[in-house]
Amino acid sequence: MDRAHELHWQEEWKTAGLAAARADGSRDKFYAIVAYPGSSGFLHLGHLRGMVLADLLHRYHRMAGRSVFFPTGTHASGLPSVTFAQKVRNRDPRTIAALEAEGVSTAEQAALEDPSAAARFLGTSYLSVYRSLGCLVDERAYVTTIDEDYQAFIRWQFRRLNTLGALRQGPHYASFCPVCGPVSVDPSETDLSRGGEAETIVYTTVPFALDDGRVLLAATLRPETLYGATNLWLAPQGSLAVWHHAEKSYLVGQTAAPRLVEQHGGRVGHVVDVAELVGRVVEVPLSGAKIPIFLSPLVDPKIGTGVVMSVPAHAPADWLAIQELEAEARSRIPEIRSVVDLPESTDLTGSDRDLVVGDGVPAARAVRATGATRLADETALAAATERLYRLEFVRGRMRADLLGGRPVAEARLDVAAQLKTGGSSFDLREFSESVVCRNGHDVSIRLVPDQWFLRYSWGEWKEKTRAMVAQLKVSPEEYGRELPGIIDWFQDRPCTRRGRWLGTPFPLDPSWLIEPIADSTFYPAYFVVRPFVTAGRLTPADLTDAFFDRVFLGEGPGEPRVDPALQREVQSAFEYWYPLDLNIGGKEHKRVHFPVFLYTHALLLPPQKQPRGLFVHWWLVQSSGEKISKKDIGSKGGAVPPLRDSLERWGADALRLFHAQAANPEQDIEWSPALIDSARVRVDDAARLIREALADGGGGPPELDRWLGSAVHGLVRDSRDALEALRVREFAELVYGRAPALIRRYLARGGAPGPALRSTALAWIRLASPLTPHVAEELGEGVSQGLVAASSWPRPDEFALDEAAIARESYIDRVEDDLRPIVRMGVDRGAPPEGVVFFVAAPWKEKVEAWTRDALANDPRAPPIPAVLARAAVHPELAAHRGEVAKYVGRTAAAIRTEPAPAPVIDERAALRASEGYLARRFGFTAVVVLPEEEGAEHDPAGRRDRARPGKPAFFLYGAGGLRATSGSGAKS
RNA sequence: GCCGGGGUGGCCGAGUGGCCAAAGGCGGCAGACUCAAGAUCUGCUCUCGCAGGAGUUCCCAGGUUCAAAUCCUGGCCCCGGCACCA
Repeated sequence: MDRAHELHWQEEWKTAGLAAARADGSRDKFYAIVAYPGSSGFLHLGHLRGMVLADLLHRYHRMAGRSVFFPTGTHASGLPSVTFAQKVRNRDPRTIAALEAEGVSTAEQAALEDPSAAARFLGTSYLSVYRSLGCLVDERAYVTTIDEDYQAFIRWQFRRLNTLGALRQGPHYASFCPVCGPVSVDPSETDLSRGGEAETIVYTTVPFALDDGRVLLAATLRPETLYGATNLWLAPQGSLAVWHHAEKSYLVGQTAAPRLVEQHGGRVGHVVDVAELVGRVVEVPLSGAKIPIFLSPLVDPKIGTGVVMSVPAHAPADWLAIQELEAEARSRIPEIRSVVDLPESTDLTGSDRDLVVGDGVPAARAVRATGATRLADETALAAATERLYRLEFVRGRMRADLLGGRPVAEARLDVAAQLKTGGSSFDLREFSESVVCRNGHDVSIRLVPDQWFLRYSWGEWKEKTRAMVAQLKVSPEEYGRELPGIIDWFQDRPCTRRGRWLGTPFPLDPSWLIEPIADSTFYPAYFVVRPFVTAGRLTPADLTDAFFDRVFLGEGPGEPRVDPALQREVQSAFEYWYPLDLNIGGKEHKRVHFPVFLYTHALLLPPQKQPRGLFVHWWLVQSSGEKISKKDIGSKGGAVPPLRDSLERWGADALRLFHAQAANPEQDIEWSPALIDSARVRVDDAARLIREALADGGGGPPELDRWLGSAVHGLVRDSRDALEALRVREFAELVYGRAPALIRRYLARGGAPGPALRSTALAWIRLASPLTPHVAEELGEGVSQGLVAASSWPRPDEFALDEAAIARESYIDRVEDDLRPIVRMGVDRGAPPEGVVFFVAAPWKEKVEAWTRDALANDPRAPPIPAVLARAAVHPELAAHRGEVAKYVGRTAAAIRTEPAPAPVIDERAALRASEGYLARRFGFTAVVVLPEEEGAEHDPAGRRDRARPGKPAFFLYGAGGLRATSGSGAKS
């Protein structure tokens, strides 16, 4: 189907008003959202996964007779659209190209240099993508987070949170751009151009006093090793700066001094040449030891304080640096002694053992184990350091005479605390790598003294959230198991920022803007209000705290200014749609968005209004496993094509089927055009088949028609069950896998177009509608009443379930399975069988098998033959056949033991006779003969009649291997 | 380290006690269609076997069971998260 047809149906749905939610109190409702996208650029194929899922579910619930509400919005807050606007202003080639591709004229582009305009523009483009995909989004509820009315809602939310005691103010270390203000450091690099993977490293500074009263501050990650310090290192040819803080002066590197000022205040003083310090002696805190100062190239003045405490027993780099020291200096180094013991233990892996056992101090062993011989062997040295640090942290204990031999992990905190008591030790935070903001400035860590926080660590709040999470339906279940842990560890989060961002001014202090995550925690509630604003019935001025108190809480101190009838209408809309049934989002939301969404609901709303479900889907990724980002979009090679091209190339339905069926939600889909190609083919093939199935005709044999109806009964039932349980992939497989297979089998078995096939096709069209709505309408046109999307979901009981028909068909299927390998063998040997004689098991075998089953159930280990014979003895018709019975049990017991259940009892002879023509065609036989095993002697030259079991006839293929059937009354030739 | 997930046939991946030698897809082979290619369709794709069978498989080593890819114990290895990124 081409785009024109798709557009036609989208227009039809719009005209029919299908997307417009109606709070119809006589029906159940379904309300789900997709975590709305941020306005950072144009959407690509990967963004559509959640949207496809959400639309599929809404369409299903609509057809199942529920009122549905499917709103969406755009998250415009924060830096993304500021960055986008800036790219437009800078004429960034990629951005301009994307705009051109979207048909935005140069004149129109100028307007997008304004971040708000850019955000609104991008949001509108998202809506048009949803429309092109056939998503029935209620656009009357569409909102961006920078709209005036949304901001009124956010102000209410924060005042309410404050009233409930959820806010606090306090000091905070924040990543900060000197020009742009606060930025977030994260791998998605929303705010950054470099350094998203950077971690914050917290150094402890250790004060080493010179005899003149000045103090050198060394930075270390392992303060507990100060007892093993033998000297200090400074960078050669460097200089230090004086940092004045609280009436004291410290000597630190030139880079560190301003950092310390940012994080702890004070001021930077004059510069000191290192030459002045080399060879002088400092006092080690806590231990009181006196150690010298030397130079070493291992010091990078940009890292830490540029003053390094040398612990050669435990730091491989220090160990090597000492080896490289000149003899005179080396002679001044005190004895190198280990301060951390690594107990030998049997559960050590081989590589760890190398570090524990052997001559010398641990650092010497680590250097040996990794092959590092010089400071310049950076890779080996890094490995040695990493391994030793880890091992000592996990298993190490302090030497018995130090800190009572406590574990390293505890001693470290202990020493750091002791140092701080002295007043001359500070934490120094810095990034593990260089971090640069979008606009090219260096990002650093700075202390914000009066940061506002949301108190997620508050016990009472946490408790409420935990209680709600316990009730929540979470998909996939693994995330449901993780979630309580995430809530447990969730700590206070800053919720305001200062900087050039888009966002709502913080109502308690408008010099702050509300941080973008914090303004997107309760928005499903606002979606219910927004249509009234869109319709002009409410103005932003109407959205007072009193108004929102009434809508969301049902009560409140103030008097709303809106007309009471309207106020009631909005309230009842909220009462109707809430709670939210499902929040759908990508896996990136597992640790931030979903938790804060849950937290906020838990605090603001009573238990009966809490969200009911979360649905997490994973990503569309590059074959490298990386999430697809905008830079991967292009028209060449393996790149993900722009959405517009994708829709053109594959059509909306193929894209929808692809997203539903390519993988389970908890798996990434690896990008490959071939997958969408095959989705396209599946849609087209199914459409062709359904068209055939709709043709007029007399139908097939009544028994076969009954089978088809029964099979469709199961199909409809399983489809419903799959969707109710959110198993979308299974549903897609039922519609595009099992259903066509059923129809093909029906036709192959001698079925023909007619009422049975037609009603199957009509059911299929309705089943396919939520998944691939365009092709469903196309096929339904003229044969289904009105729009398929507006019709009702098929019910299983529309199709009579005839268990016997199912049993007969699977019987024939099993017979085919038995026949196939042997016929093939004949064909392979150039002697294809000409015909087959079936021998249906004698009636007594059924009884005997049942007895065998009983006997095995009683005692699986006992031989069943005696028990069966005992029961056979009282049946006169079997008494004469004792030998045969015993032989039969002996042969079948092993098989019966492993069979889960007996095959349903059917009239095998009738079933086989009715399928003679089919089996002849299928295997190229000229004749098919069916006989009871008791009567077939003359047709059984190979003597295999007695192999027949109930549900599993014996057979003889003649014409193969030189055997021929004797001529007989039943054989047609 | 802690928390979560996982190791299945050439590849991707379903499968949580028994019709499992293991769905589906990709790749490969053969055939049909075609002037040809492509697309599509059909069959085959662990090993052996001139009759529906047998053998050996689901990371490794043990164990439970009449029966284990599935349960238990131990080991090796991999992935994600560990926070301020809707």
